[in-house]
Amino acid sequence: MENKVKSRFAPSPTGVLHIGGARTALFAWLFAKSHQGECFLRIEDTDLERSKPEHTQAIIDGFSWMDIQFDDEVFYQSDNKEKHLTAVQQLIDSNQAYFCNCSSERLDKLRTEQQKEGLKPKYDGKCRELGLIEGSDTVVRFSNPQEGSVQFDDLVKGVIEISNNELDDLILIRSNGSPTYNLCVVVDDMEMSITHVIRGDDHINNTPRQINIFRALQAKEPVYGHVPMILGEDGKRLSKRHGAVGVSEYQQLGVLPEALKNYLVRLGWSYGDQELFDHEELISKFKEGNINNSPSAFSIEKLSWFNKEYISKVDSELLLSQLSNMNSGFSEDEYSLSVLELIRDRCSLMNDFSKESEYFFNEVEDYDSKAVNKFINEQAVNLLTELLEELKNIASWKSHDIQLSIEQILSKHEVGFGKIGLPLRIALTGSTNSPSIDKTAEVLGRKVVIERIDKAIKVFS
RNA sequence: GUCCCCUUCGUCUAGUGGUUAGGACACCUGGUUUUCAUCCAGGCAACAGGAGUUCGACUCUCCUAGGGGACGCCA
Repeated sequence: MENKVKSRFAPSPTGVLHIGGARTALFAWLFAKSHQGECFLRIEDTDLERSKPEHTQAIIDGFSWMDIQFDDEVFYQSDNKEKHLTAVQQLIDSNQAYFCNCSSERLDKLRTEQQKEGLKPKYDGKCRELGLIEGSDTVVRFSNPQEGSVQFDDLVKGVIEISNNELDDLILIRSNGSPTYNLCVVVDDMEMSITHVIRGDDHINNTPRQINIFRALQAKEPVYGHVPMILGEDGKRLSKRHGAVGVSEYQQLGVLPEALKNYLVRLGWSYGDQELFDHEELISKFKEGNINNSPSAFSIEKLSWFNKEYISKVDSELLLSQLSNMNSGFSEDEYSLSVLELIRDRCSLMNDFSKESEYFFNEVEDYDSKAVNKFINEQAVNLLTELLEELKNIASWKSHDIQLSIEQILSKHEVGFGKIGLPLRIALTGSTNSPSIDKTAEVLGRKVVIERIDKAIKVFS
C-alpha cells in the first residue's frame, strides 16, 4: 500500500480544456488506474493575471463529461502558498538559494547579448556570491548545481541526461513575493506524495530543474513519463487555426465522450491492432500497451469514425435523450424514436442527426434542382398522381403495404423502381438521398405523405 | 542561435536482427441495396537519407536532413 501509484494532472486555468491537455490527463489517469493507483487534479492558479475561475470550471466540466474522475477534491496550487514559501526559506537557510537584485533591464540585455553570441540565454549568476539580503526589489534564485548533470529514466523516452551547465539559477520567488512554477510544482508534488509525473514532453526541459530542487529539498523525485504532443492535421503545432482545440467544442460538434476518449488514447498509445476499447478495457490494458514516443497528428476523420462506431453501439432510448437535450429537433416521443432508428446508421456525428432528419421535422421547402431536372418529368408527375390515389386508399400504413402500392403501379406501367421511387423521394424529402423510401413514408405518416405528394404534383406540373 | 525530444503507408499505428513489413482511418474498384449511407469483398500505399556493426538490418551505432519542444519575475 505504501507504494501506491499517485499521479496528477496539473493544468493552469488560463483557457479552455485543450484537447492535448485532455489526452495527457487521460494518460496520467489511465496510468494510475491501471496500477490501482490514484490520480489527482491540481489547478495551477498561481498566475493571478491569467487564471480565471470559469476556466477552472471548464476544465472540471470537461473531465466530468468524459467521465474521468479524479481522486480526492480538486487541489489548488494557490492554497499551498505557505508551504512554497517555507520550502524556499529552507533552501535559503541551507545556502541553496539566494537573493538577487538584478533588474529586468539587465536581464534583457544579458539575454540578447548571449543570443547574439550564439549562446543559450541564461542568468550569469551575478548575485550568487554577493550575500544580498532581502529587499523590496529582490527575487530569490535557486543555486543550481554547476557541475555534473542530471539524469532520469523517463517512462516513455528512456534515459535522458542534461548537463547542469545548461541550467541556470531560476527564480523561486518573484520580487512581489509570489513563488514561481518550478518551485510550486516540486513542493506540491512532494506534498501530495506524487509517485509518477505523466505530462507533455514540452516539460522535459523543466524536469532536470525540478529534480535539482527536489534534491536540494532532500526529497526523492518522482518517476517521470513524458508523452509526446498532439499536432494539427498538417503536422504543425495544434492551434486554433486548425479548428476546434477545446474539449467543449467537440462536445458541441456532437462527439460522444466515449468516442473522444477512445480516439485520444489511441493517438499515441496502442495495444496491438485493437482500435476499440471501452472504459474498463482501457484501464485494464493501458499498462500492457505501448506509448509511442513521437508526436502524432490529430485527425477529425478518424475521430468521426470512432464516433460512428460508438453511435452504433448506444441504445436508441439513450441516444434520443441525449439528442433531445441538444436542440436537434428530436424530442422524447415515439415519432422521434422511429426517426432516430431509421437514420442512425447514416450519422457519424451527433449533429448529423439534425441534418439527416430535417425533412422529418420540417416541411420540405426546396427541392434539389439537380435531382428535379434529372428525375421529374411528365411521366413522373403522372405516376405520382396515380400513387397518390393509391395511397389515399391503402388499408394499412405500413412500409410493406406502401411498397406493394408502388410496385403495383410499376408493373402496370412496366417501368423500373427508380421511375417512381426517385420522384417520390424528391417529393417527400426534397432530395434523392434518404433511407428506404417505403420506411421513410411509413414514419412520416399518411397525412404528411399525401400532403407532400400533393404539393409536389402542383409544383412540378 | 543553444540544448532536448522525435522520424514505418497521406494519417493513427504493429513490429524489437532473418516477416510476402501486419492492422485501422482515408482513398480506389467490385458486390449487396429502390437512391444515398451502411454492410461485404478486393486494391493502392511506408521503414527520411548516408555510413558503419553483422552471414543478415525497419530493428544496433554514428552522421546528415527534416519535424517538434524548451530557453520569462508564464505555467
